[in-house]
Amino acid sequence: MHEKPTHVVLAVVLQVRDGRLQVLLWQRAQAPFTGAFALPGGYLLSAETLEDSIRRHLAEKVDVCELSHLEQLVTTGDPVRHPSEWQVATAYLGLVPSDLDPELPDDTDWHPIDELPETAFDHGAIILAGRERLRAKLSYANIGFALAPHSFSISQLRDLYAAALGHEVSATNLQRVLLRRELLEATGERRASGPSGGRPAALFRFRSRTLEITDQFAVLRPPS
Amino acid sequence: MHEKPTHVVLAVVLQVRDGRLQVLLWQRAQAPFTGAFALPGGYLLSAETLEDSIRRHLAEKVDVCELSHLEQLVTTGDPVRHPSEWQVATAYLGLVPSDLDPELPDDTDWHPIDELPETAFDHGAIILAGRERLRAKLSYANIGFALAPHSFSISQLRDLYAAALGHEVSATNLQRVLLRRELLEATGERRASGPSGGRPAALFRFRSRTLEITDQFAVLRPPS
DNA sequence: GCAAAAGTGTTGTGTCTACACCCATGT
DNA sequence: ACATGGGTGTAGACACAACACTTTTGC
Repeated sequence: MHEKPTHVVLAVVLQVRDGRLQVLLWQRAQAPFTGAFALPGGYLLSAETLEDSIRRHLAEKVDVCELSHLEQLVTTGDPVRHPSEWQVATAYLGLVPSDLDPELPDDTDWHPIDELPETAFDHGAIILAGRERLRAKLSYANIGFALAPHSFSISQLRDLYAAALGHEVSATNLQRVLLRRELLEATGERRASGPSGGRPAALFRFRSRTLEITDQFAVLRPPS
Repeated sequence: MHEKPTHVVLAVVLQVRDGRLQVLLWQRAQAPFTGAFALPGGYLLSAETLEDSIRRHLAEKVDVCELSHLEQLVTTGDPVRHPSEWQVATAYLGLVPSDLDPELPDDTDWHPIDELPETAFDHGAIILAGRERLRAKLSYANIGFALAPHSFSISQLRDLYAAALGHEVSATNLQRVLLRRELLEATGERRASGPSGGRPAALFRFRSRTLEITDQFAVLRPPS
């Protein structure tokens, strides 16, 4: 019988709040990294899959039903990542639609991802990896569904994309790209215009709310 | 103190041999899955990173210097994946250039990936995930360098891409795409024509032999 | 009428595929 | 000469960005 590592599951849970991409962190009360902020997660149990495990741990922070997407991100096993225990950590990326506001425990809160506090272990790098994964999939997949409410106007969706991508996005072109790819469909409803006037916005929904690759890495595709 | 899983590292090692994409497998002599074929790998030790660990295990099968690329693929922790032991497995994708022919142990050999024998555990699914990762990165990254010799003709490279992608590839367009993206450069040398004549082929090399993303998911890019 | 917000028309650019054509070598 | 394999020229299809313009509302 040989020594075994402890296996931990973590989640980078992202949501666009107040027009900014934010990540769910809790503040550690004990050593190591006392006072630093850490990703939610915990130990793996023997009867569960990795995905079941992170869902179970997240349920203590966020209602699991509010997670619109969950995918595996990376596994780190660097022996120096934890100062005392030999630990292997599998991190997931979770997304929450922008119209939800889950109840949170006292030690847990959202933090803008471009203004992170001091983070524990290697969690800072994992958070950045999660952001890059999200940004890439916004371009070649339909993952926008996981950031958006069920029904939304194009300019609302534009703001979500802009917050997640970190740069301005044109509503005109966003609409055309997503309609051309048949990701969006009109609900037929319209939103009343605001107090300052303006044409009422048509409402759209994502045609599918499960991950689908939509830009098939078009280069070098099979002959027709 | 609670129970811990055993952590295993595996590798999907791919190479184009005889014009086909092949994967390195060894045949199990003992239960479970006696006689079935399995991915190379083994237990993680406490002083090593995951990547160090898989390199160490692979060194028993293939000279590590012959691996032109190694990246993490997926971690599986389904409790039913192993019939008796509680195991978490982290799989890597490794690539070997087509001009190398490593010495192999007796129980280990290459198998065409589209004609797999019976595989142990969940290794069949992991192998397919590795193939898909390779196929995607051939389109948007320079990962072709890891399949090719240092110097090659365009038609040689075309055959490698065709084997990996599983469909015909046009040498004309492959050359143009890779030159436009500045992935290839001419070495200046030419290969003598064969016994049946033909114009001698110009030789090329990859400008970089480390992974670089070359097709920046062009959609929704930042305003200029 | 005027400002504000939403949505459409249109043009230009760049990338890719397909296919015709030209080039260099062996027999 | 002619077959063989390598390489280039060119035209068409498509997706995207940019920006001008039109539509629909509140005041």
